[in-house]
Amino acid sequence: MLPADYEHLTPAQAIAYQHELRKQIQIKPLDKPIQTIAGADISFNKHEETVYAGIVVFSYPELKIIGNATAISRTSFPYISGLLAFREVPALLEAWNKLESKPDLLVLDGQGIAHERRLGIATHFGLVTGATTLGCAKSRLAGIFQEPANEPMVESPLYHKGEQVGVALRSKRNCNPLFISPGNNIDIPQSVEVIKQCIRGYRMPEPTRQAHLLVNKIRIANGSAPNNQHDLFS
DNA sequence: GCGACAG
DNA sequence: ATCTTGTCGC
Repeated sequence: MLPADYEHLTPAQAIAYQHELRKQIQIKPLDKPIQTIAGADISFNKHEETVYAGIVVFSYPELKIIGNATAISRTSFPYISGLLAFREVPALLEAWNKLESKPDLLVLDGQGIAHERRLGIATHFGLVTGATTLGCAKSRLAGIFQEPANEPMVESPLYHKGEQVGVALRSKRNCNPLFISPGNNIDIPQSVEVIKQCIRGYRMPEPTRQAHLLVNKIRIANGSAPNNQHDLFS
């Protein structure tokens, strides 16, 4: 099944595909140290099928931006809780294929295995590309957890069906926690360690934060003009 | 049956 | 996710 064909799937078929992909998930320590990390995100105008995807690559752990790629695509697959990947992965894949060199680790805006079928967008993207991925969501989808104390970098395990699937991390005081979970080819401890290393004064880690800023820029830039995929830097 | 529900 | 100004709290 190719991501380009997701739009033809019914919700029931999408769920069946998730059960299929689940068999390939690999939660394990990283094979090699991280030297480059990237963040990916999507932006779009409500009620419109055009989606703006972007990926920003950084050196690690310095976190200096060393590249990016964007793609303006379309989706007809609606947002359905639990099936987010079928709506956003196709466009993200287009941006991913444009990257000069792939990062050692990709952070996606959403869940990894902290999903009812262990197939959050980060895990899904990792299995489709073979990349090492991690999910960093702004809110909980599945699982139970205790509220982390109101102190920076305090974490609390996130459990689903008696199994730990990630952690709730308070990245900043007085801010709601982030929900971190492995996507594929990485484990929970390393996923949390990397995200902590990417927090630079904001609630969101730099990879995802910068990707979010980038996709919003290209969306606004294309709001009035048709094809202007250039000059979206400064 | 009721409430929850990534972006 | 996006639409939007001011405003409460640290």
